[in-house]
Amino acid sequence: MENSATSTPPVPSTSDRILDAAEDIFAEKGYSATSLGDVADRVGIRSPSLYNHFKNKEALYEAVLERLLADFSAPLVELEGGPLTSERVFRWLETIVRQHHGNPNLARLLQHAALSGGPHTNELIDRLFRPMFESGADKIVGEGITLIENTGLQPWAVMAFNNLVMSYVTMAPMYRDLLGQDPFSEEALENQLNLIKTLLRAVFEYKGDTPL
Amino acid sequence: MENSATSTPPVPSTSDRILDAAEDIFAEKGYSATSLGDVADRVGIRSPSLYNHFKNKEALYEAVLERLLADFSAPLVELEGGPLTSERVFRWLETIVRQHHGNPNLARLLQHAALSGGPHTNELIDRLFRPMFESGADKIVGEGITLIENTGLQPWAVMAFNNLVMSYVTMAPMYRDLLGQDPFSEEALENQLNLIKTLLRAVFEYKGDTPL
DNA sequence: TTAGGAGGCGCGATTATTCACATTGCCCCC
DNA sequence: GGGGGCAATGTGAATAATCGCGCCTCCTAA
Repeated sequence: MENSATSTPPVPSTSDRILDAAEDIFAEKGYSATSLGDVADRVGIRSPSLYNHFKNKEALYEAVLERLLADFSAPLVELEGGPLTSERVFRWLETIVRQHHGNPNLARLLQHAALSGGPHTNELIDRLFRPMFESGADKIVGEGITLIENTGLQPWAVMAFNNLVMSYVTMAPMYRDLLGQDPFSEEALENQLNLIKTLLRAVFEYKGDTPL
Repeated sequence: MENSATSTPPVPSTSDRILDAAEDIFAEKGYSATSLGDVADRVGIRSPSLYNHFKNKEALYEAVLERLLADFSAPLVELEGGPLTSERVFRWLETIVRQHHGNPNLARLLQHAALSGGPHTNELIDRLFRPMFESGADKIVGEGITLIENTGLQPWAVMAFNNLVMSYVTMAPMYRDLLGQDPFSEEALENQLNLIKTLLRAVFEYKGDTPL
């Protein structure tokens, strides 16, 4: 019984292996440039066999998306309730940095969608970002954060920090080339976290009076 | 002589019209997902006619890249010489914001290259960003910018501001959806400039002592 | 008249998708 | 316990569409 159903299954199902392979290749090449032959090759089967598990290419893509969105939204719901203090903003940023560092595929998929403007774009945007702006507590209160309150730039600022995190992983080759370091190493993660936190702290402490 | 060669030609050559069309489509779909039929359709010719002007798809892509890189590097060389004061950094940022706002295609092309990691990636990175880090004057001096000098985060900070600018145009549909405004309008440009300048000012004025 | 540039035709490769078929494991009933 | 379905999952072959690209012809402007 050492291999019974009670232990974590060490052998993922074929469907899961297809999802894993498709996620990587969709994230790398985008939807239309991804061939089902490539996906099947990585799994180790022939491409017609994919149709035993997914209706067609589109359904496979949506299954990949669904799994990614579920994985990423889970740790974020815990941050939703309560007032939006600066400490909560710090924790929110640290969470998404670590999430995208752990699996860059969602950011890459979203970037492909935003570039090509396909039919998946709006759904992705809605499910990832709409909650951030409609959860009722989108205004940061107190903390003397004049920069954002006064200039009406708050949504822009939220998007900016988001883009900062996501562009780090979508531009990973750039970091690798220019800084000569694996952008996904622990050390690089610490550097990125330090920079973003410092930026955020600077924003919080800035008593901006001349926004131009 | 109203249509002579001395005045700006109101009728662009076929080659230029091919370049224009190819630039837009390459920027939208990336290299491999772009079909020469789409390019030819937008120009109004048949795809074999493209070969009267460009050797093959690869050569067309490189010509598009060449023209874009020339356009973008021209206004930046004037900023290269001299000490890197905060005022120069401000002008550099404003320049690239306006450049990418005026033509988002270079950022989109670079983003596609970074995502897919094709053979064009390294060349693009080298020609766009290497000068920023190797022009000898990459260290910002004076101005009490402790954040960057102390923590060794300067290259990361430069990349961060660059990504901020570029991700704004590569993520344009997101801005359009979430903020309900044309991201390329004059008003949106002003908002983005204000935010980035405020961020930069906050960084310059921040006397960070606890970088964690 | 001549040369550049556009179009028509078509080849070979690749793609998503379908279909007929082989194999496997499992359940049920005799 | 053995055998007969049966669903699940794999395969190769076939199809229709699309792609990059070469060849050849025709038109037209200088």
